Amino acid sequence: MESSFAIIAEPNRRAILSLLASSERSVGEIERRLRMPQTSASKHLRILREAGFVEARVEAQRRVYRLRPEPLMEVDAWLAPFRRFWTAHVDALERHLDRIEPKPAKPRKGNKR
Amino acid sequence: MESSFAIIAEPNRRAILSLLASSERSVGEIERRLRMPQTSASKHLRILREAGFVEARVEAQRRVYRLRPEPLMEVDAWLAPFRRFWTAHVDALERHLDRIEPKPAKPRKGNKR
DNA sequence: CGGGAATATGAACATCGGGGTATATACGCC
DNA sequence: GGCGTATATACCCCGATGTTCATATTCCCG
Repeated sequence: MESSFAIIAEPNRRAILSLLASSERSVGEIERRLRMPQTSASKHLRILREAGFVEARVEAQRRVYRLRPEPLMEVDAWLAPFRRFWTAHVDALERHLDRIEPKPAKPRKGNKR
Repeated sequence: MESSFAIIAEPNRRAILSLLASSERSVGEIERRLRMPQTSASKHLRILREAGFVEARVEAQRRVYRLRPEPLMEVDAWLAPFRRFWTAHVDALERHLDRIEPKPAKPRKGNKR
């Protein structure tokens, strides 16, 4: 409930966010597009709203939800230190592979033995 | 424990990852630096390992853990569509502030209009 | 004015994951 | 071989959270 990370741990909530990334939507639209029961959509939206991921505009009986960037920016910021790490990794791996066998090979993953 | 998002929802696990971002560590080091019970550290490391966030090198009785980039890259990739969203927001905010209090212009890349 | 759509909330229930304790396994050293 | 250190695992408990069902609220419209 606290951290932004916990919020986006829930798959349905990520789906809602991704949907809202393209454009704002009413609750009904969200239910239909994501094939999610109304009550479930409402609850997830509540959680997203209270965590600052979305905000609602009232439009007659509908609530139109739209994205708010701050919490995801926070996640992005946490990721920053790691980015440096993995770009270095990819570079090193590429150099390594080039040295071993100069062919356009694709990287293998965890190969333990 | 399916998704990478669920894995990093846990604060202790994020702490471990952040610690490993600076350099690899043995379990004992992790326990001490994070003031976390040994059994807890081991469990979280197991989860991180099985989810591909870390890998362990055996060194006598110690296991030295180091970061693996892939799962965090996946999170980063999920964030990508949203980034466009909030940079637009920041730009709007900047324009707004510029209007209120015009500051000496700073070099921007894409000069619009 | 009354009915029905759109959305929110509450209660009951099941599940899951983390913390703690106890214990097992592996290794190095004397 | 026996001990101490380092790490992993099994088990239990408990609280948090998601799902569903039932109901409340708000608003449009005929």
